[in-house]
Amino acid sequence: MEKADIAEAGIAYRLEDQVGFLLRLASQRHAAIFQKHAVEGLTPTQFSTLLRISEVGQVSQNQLGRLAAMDVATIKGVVDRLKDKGLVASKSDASDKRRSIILLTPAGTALIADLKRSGAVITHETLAPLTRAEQRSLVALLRKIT
Amino acid sequence: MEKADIAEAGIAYRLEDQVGFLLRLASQRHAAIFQKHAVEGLTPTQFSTLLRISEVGQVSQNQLGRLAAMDVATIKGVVDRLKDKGLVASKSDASDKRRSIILLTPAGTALIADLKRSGAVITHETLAPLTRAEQRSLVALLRKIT
DNA sequence: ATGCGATTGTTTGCACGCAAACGATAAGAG
DNA sequence: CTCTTATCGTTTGCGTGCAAACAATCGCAT
Repeated sequence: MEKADIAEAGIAYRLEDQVGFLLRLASQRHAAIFQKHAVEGLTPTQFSTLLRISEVGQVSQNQLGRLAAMDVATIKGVVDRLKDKGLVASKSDASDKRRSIILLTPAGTALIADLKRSGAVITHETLAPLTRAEQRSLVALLRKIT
Repeated sequence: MEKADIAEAGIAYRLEDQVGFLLRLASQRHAAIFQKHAVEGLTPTQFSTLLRISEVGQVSQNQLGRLAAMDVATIKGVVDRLKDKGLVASKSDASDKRRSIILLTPAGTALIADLKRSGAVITHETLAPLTRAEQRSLVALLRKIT
């Protein structure tokens, strides 16, 4: 009978219970916190991109996009804006004319330590409503659905 | 000594451990799943907007934006596109000339049941890597950081 | 050697998402 | 009644985010 009720009255579907909606809300809050603490006015994607380059030293643009979880079209725009800010540079790969190698400029390199510091603050503030155990749990769960 | 090591070697900061990065990844996967099951090519925001209207019947555009967690500029675009698709309509509020009231068209109303069904499928598939308990846990944690 | 499929990067088009500035209207204080 | 403040909707500008189509180059199989 309950099943029939649900079918007739319409499925009990509450937006605020759906992961997709909650993910959007959580991302919004995180973005706001990020912006508050952002170094040099960097966006979250620009931030991730810089960190990835610093991890690997040199990368082709497409490979960088994969490392930072960005579309080819998206990573291009991000890299272009980082170039405009003078934080990254590119050179052509001698052994593969298709590739353009992306690397940090001295200014970009000088920023990395700061970025990590503010990144830690941002993560901390985003997770502030949770206990330590909950924080670990959330991270683990998010990782699982990725 | 460990603290000093960390300070000297640079803070141990792994992108894949940061909530912000994980939220982006999870959102990406959810978006892909959403698109696969999307009714009428609706986007997640359009979907949420339609559901909110169906919950309240009639709303001013700004109020609708608040209900669906969207910026004034964003909700305008979403509503415009839903109008183009013939799913919502607007009329002016007699008692307040600033307001424009948004409501579902018959076509929009006819879609709601379908939307809820596919919404349930999308949520289910997004959470598939988790056990029931983990799913409840994730939703609860996301709600807390919102 | 060539020729075909895969990869690299670019461009276009559409859809959020937010800040900031704007004109119109409403509502409350004096 | 009028002045100030708040709210409503619009527009612009910038930054993701993804699909699709494209030219250039690579690399491998034949």
